[in-house]
Formats: sequence, structure tokens, C-alpha cells
Amino acid sequence: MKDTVAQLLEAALASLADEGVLPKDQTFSPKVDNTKDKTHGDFATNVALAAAKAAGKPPRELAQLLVSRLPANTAVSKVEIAGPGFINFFMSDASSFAVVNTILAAGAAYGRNTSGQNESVQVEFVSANPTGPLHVGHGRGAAIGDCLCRLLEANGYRVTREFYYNDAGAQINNLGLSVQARAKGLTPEHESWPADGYRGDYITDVANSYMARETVTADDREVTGAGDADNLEAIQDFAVAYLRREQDLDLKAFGVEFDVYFLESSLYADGKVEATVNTLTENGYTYEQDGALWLRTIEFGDDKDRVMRKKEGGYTYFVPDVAYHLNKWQRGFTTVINEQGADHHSTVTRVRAGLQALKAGIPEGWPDYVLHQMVMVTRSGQEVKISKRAGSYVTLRDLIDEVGRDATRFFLAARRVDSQLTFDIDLARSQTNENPVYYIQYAHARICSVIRKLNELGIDKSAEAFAEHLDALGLDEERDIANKLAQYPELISNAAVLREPHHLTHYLRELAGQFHTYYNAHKVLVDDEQVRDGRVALYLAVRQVLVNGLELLGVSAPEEM
RNA sequence: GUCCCCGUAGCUCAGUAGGAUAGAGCGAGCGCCUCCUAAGCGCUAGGUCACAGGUUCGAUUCCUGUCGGGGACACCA
Repeated sequence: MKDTVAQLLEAALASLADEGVLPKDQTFSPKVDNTKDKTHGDFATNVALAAAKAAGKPPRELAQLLVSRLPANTAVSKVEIAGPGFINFFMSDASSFAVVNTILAAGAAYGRNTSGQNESVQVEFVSANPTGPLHVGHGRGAAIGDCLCRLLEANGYRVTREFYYNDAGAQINNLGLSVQARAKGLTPEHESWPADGYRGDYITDVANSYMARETVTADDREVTGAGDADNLEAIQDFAVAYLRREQDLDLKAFGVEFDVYFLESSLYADGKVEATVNTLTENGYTYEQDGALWLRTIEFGDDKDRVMRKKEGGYTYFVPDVAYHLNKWQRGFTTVINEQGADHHSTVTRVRAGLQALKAGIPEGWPDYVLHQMVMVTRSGQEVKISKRAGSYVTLRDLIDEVGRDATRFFLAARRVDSQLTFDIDLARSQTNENPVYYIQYAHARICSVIRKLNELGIDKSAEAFAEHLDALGLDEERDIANKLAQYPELISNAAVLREPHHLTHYLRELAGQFHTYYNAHKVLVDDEQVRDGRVALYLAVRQVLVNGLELLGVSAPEEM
């Protein structure tokens, strides 16, 4: 419908250009907005304000001319000029409610589009190191990342979900030492406990499992505990596999699955790190100083050059990161999105600089980053900081166990990524209208309940048959709902393009709210069959959009509550 | 000290790439079940969009600065 309005305006603008009112060498593309205020109609455009200067006429006068040149169209019932020169469009009921037919015909496909043209997109998210259970921050990353993937798929992209993890290096060494200490019966209070060792209870679980020679499977690898507390290498291998499996169970409980698990160690094993360093050197972007090898990242906008190879040997972490991203590029992903915590902000410049210095034809500003801010968890108004298993932080599993997967996913995706998020456990657990998850799910369940009642009454028609009586609709609440439903495809597109999944949660909250208002004000199962059928059709359309939207969030749509 | 993000109603937050009188929800106050699920709905109250400049027909939105809150600033990952 918005397109229809835009086309009419294009035609009117072209007429005025022909008449010489508007300059021909300048094109004005009318921006058509959804109105905030119903008294402003369904759509509004500011094009008369924008073009007034070029036309040499006051905005309202230009608007008057534009309106007079608009081609006739049955979808538009009224056009008004308002305020400083806005043109407001009021749509006819028939065109407003036509969206119900569109939705019922498209079903699960409503809101989806093919703008991505099957382009392969890779989204890397979570990417936690295998040194412990996933924490809330990872949970936010998982919720945002997975929702973003689903949104991209809904826009016609082919998405690869990827999880990258560091399975070697200092942190893994530290993990091994911690498990070893536990295997030998030491506690964190003991004087020989490794400095900076991991103290959480889960370390004891790993140690016990290792000593009991259990077998764990993770990332298609199978590792059996050697049961030897002196074999540090075996302990490390086992601990990594064990904790990766733990994280996978957390993610599974959260409803998130990855296509690729990428090991940092593979970049070394395959010579990719060495090759990257060689290319950077050949391209003249490195130099030796103080016994270390440096990369001239300043040339690519960094504050200072960065060390690649340390004095005592070994590469700094961003070198394999650059190799990893080159690998992504070589795998053919022209669009790559990295979803990470904002504490990784400093890596962005370095990785991009390294990629530019490779001169591999990678565009500047590649890859994309979506960085989310911190998460704080509260209960009874107090910040919660620790969990029993992990010791120093709240785990994702804690939340899922306590408030459920649906509420956890919804809450963690419901805020703009660049603002800090307060996760209120009491709110997420509450089963009242103040909890948006239940509120939305309840709207869906209510519709299902009405349909069940309909069946009990012996009325069992197809959605299309109900929709034959859309002309019986015309209440304000009904028009509002239809307009809201019509905005859904645009929302799906915007949320993906802007990489802002939180819009989806707000949209669903609003749609559910409009539905509840309507439900309370007007009965659907009325004696007038035409009115009843029209309303049922609208109900079915609302249900379809709720289902489609919740699906993109990874939140269930229960039929009863 | 440098860089990044945030600052909108008592609280939690939206604000769709500059638009019309800034919106929801919760909380507060008052109402609504002989009626398809009250896990719901209606009404009322509540604002200097942190502050100061700038850009322009117009700024919560863009730019600069100040003040608050958070984060990042390793030859750690």
C-alpha cells in the first residue's frame, strides 16, 4: 500500500516536472511514512516540504499542486494537506483489509522476501572460549546472533552460523592447570593452587570425569579421560572437549545451533597463520623492533602499531584472527557479521587493518560488527553476580533453568544492542501482563481458544472462506490491527538491514496489545455470520503474524496457557 | 589521559536514517468477569528528550563542547 502511494506521488511529481513547476534536472523521491497519529491518515509524505525550495513555492502551495496532479486510485479514500505542508493519505477500508487475504494466502511466508537473493552470509557469534559454562553475556550474543540469522534468512539470505573458539594458548593452559589441581585434590585455598586458576565448581566436575576415564563427544571429536593427573596435555584436551560439550548443551537448551565450529588451532595446523604473517611482511606492513614483529596498523586508522610476534616468540591473538577472517573471505562470504560483546571493541580496528594490509581485495570496513553492551541480572531489585557452578558469574543455564527458554531469549533480544541490558529475573518469571513474553503468547493462545470454540460450534471453514466477509470489518480497532499487520514485512526488512533484532520484540508487543484491546471490546463469535467470519479472518491473520514473528525470535507460540 | 556506547515519565524502554501535539509497558489512582481464557481490558495522572552552543523552513534524531553512567585502551585472549 505504501508502494501504491509512492507511485501516485511519483506520477504527480513527474507531471509537475513536465509542466516546469519543478526543475527537470532534479529528481525528488517521495518518502512515504507511516503516520504516528491516526488523524494524519494512514500514510504521510514530506515531499512538498523537501521540494519547496526547488519549486520556488511555499510548501503548502506545492502540496496543493501535487494533490491536484495525483492520479485517481480506489485504494485512496481521502487526501489532505496539513501542518506546514504534509500530504496525508487515508486509505479505503477495502485496501486496508486486503492484507488479511495476503497473510492467509502466504501463511508462514508472510513477511519473508527474497531481497538477499541467496547471497551467502556468515554470522559468527557466541565464540566463547572453552574454559567454562556460558554466561549471560554469551546468552545475549546467542539471542541476538540467532535472531539476526533468522531475520537474514527471512530476507532471502543463506546463512552460515559459526562459532570460533580458542583451543590453545594461555587460557587453555590455565584451564588444564586448574583441572589438574582439582584432580590432585587441591582446592583454591591451597598454596599450590595455580595463580589465576579457574575456581568454579565445574572444574571439579571436569576433573572427576577425567579421572573416571569418561568419554565426551563435542564438535565431532571424541575424547576419553586418561585418568592420569600428571598428564597435563591429556587433561587439557579432555577439559576442552568436556566444556565444549557443556556449552553445546547450554546452546541446545537455548535453541541455538551452529553450522560450523572453527578451531583457532586449525589455523596454526594448516599453516594459515604463518602464511598470513608472510603476506603482511611481503606487503611491507611489518617491521622488527625491540625483538618483536610489529604491524603498521596506524596506516589503517589505529592509535598505535601492534605487536604480531612477541619477543619470546608466539603470535598475539589478533594474528590468527586476521588469518581466520581471510579464510572467511576466501570461503566466499562477501557479507560477514561478527556478533560480540562490546569489550571486544578494540579488535575491530586491528582485524580490519590486518585484512587491508593483506591486499586481498577485501573492501574497507569489512567485516560488519554487531557489538552488544553488558548485561546485568537483578533479582528483588538486587544485582545477582554469582552462580554456584561458575563461581564468578551468572550462567546462561541458570537463567534458562529459572525463567525458561522463551523468556530468556525474548528478554535478551529485546533491547538495542548498544545499550546496557538489565535482566530482571522477577519480571521474566512473572505470569502477568507486565511480562511481554506471556502477554504475546497469551494473545496467540486466546486466538487458538476462539478457533477451538468455533469448531465446537460445528463451524469448520477454511481461512479463505472466512475471509470472504472482510467487507464486514470497519471498526477502528480492526483498521488499526490491519494497518499493523501490513507493516510487518517492512519491519522484517528493516530489522535485518539495520541489524536491529529488538524491533521485532517491540512490534509483537504492540500487535498483541492491539489484539487484546480488540478482543475485550468486541466479541468475535457473534450471531451475524458475516461479521463473525470477517473477524475470524482477522484473528487468523493476527495469529499467523504472531507465529511468524515469534518463530524469528526462537520463542514458542503455545496454543493453550 | 585517549577512544567507543549510553543519558527520553517514579521504573524498564521504544522512537522505523531530520518532521506535525515526544510514545508504550510497569508502578500510582479509579473502574471492568451471569460475556469466546481477568496470564486480559478501559480511564486518569506523570516530560526543560542530561546541559550549552551550532547546522536549517524544522533537531529527541546530525555536528561540537560540558556533565553523569558503562566499557575498551598489553609483547593477555
